Amino acid sequence: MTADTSKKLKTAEVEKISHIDYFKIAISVDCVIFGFENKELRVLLIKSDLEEFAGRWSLLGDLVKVDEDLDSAPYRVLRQRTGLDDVFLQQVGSFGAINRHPSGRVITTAYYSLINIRNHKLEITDNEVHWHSLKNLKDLAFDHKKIIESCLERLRIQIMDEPVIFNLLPEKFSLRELQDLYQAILGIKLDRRNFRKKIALKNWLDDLDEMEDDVPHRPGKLYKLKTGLKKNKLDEVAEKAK
Amino acid sequence: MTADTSKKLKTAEVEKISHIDYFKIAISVDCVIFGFENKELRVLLIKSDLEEFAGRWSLLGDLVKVDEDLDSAPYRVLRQRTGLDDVFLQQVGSFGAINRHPSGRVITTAYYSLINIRNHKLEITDNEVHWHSLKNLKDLAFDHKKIIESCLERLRIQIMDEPVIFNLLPEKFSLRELQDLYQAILGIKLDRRNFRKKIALKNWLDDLDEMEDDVPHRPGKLYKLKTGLKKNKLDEVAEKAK
DNA sequence: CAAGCATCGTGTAATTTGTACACAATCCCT
DNA sequence: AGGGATTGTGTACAAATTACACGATGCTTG
Repeated sequence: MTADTSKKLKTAEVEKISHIDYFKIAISVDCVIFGFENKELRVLLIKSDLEEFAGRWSLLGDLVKVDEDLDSAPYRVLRQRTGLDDVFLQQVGSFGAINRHPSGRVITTAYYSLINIRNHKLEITDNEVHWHSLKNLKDLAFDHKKIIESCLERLRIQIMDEPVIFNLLPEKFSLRELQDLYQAILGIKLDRRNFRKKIALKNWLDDLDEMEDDVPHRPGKLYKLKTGLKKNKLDEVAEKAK
Repeated sequence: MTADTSKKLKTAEVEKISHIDYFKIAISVDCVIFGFENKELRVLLIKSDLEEFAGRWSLLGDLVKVDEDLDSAPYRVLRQRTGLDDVFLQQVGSFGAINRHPSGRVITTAYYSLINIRNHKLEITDNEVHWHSLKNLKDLAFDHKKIIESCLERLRIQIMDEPVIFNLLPEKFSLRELQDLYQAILGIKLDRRNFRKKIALKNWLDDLDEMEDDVPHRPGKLYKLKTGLKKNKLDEVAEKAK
């Protein structure tokens, strides 16, 4: 048997459940939006306006609409709340402990996203929003700390094989910036020579024959992501559509 | 802002939505239960009893109850439908295309599970159930083919680092059986000597100093999973609880 | 304008890991 | 007794990972 509403009416053990009980659970999406600034990984948080969570920070999220795909909902949330479009978004997992939401039963599906803090200026529509360092995440609303940790774990895995990390960098970047970013995400130091060798091996980058010009030390060469490499899901979808 | 019901009432763009609209989406779980028999990976399917899917196979699933954790629901489903308890269950992802369910809006969260077909005799409560080979999965109900593929993909990754695969084998097994199982899951042939070397390196197994006695050829040594290694999530949870 | 600072750019040797590959021994079956 | 299927075992080569140092460059400061 599969999960469905009509079948439900027939099974013995649930016969006393009335139709309205199928719809006592609301479903939402939450977006874990990572950014990178000042050699630190950040996450975009918003002040919760639930009384239960007064003054505490939470993820951007919303209920899923009845006429939108689950995987479309986080794109809408991001567009509505920040003006961002054309971003990388990846489903990470669903969180549905009974009491995770203080004012009702809400199951949420978490997505993570990577955006370049400088390039995308956020058009915040309401509430107080803040790029929060990942180091001191205290007192988040709901189970949002756990959700962020799950997303970070996924991110760490994903940056090893897929060129998603470039969503966090400007078009042109130096290898130092790239290494700083890897280090911020992984939380460890990397050997510079080995790092450069590994990146070279992946063949993701084009050498731009340009130099940094805004650093207080010897400038490094600038690179960009090879054209044709999909750095986000939209590109992938577009490719499949061909 | 976060996903919640009370906030929803305040935002401009959704002001015309009445309270009942929050609960127009039902949420289910579906279990992809893998087994291993005859050198083939199998998945447990049940005849759908939706008219729309007459005669087609589907996963075991059910709606999530309002008073149960999302991650508990698949354990309940498995217990109720097959009598199975104490199994490995892992959340893989959520599927929520608008029209995935013909008789209503249902978002489902998929879990995969690994069980030993011989050890666990299923106590099927209703409907027709079948261990289906993964090779000819045609005409499944809903988006269940896609769900199974996602779960298989996850399984393939997970067996490389974690000793979950032993859920599919009897207590005592030979290296040949183990290799056959890896091959069935990965869909490729492995070199015997290299395979044995790799397994030895993982240090998962205890040599039992016993031999197979039911094979029509030279018998191999029997091994078992080292005691103390967690082959399923229950063990992990138990460990954390300490 | 010299000294100091931070970073750039680069290669090699040692170790570990992955891959390809063959043969004699054992047990069952007939 | 012979054929069939499988066991158990090691080595050589290739590839990937790790550890590690020095001279050059551009900016800053005093």
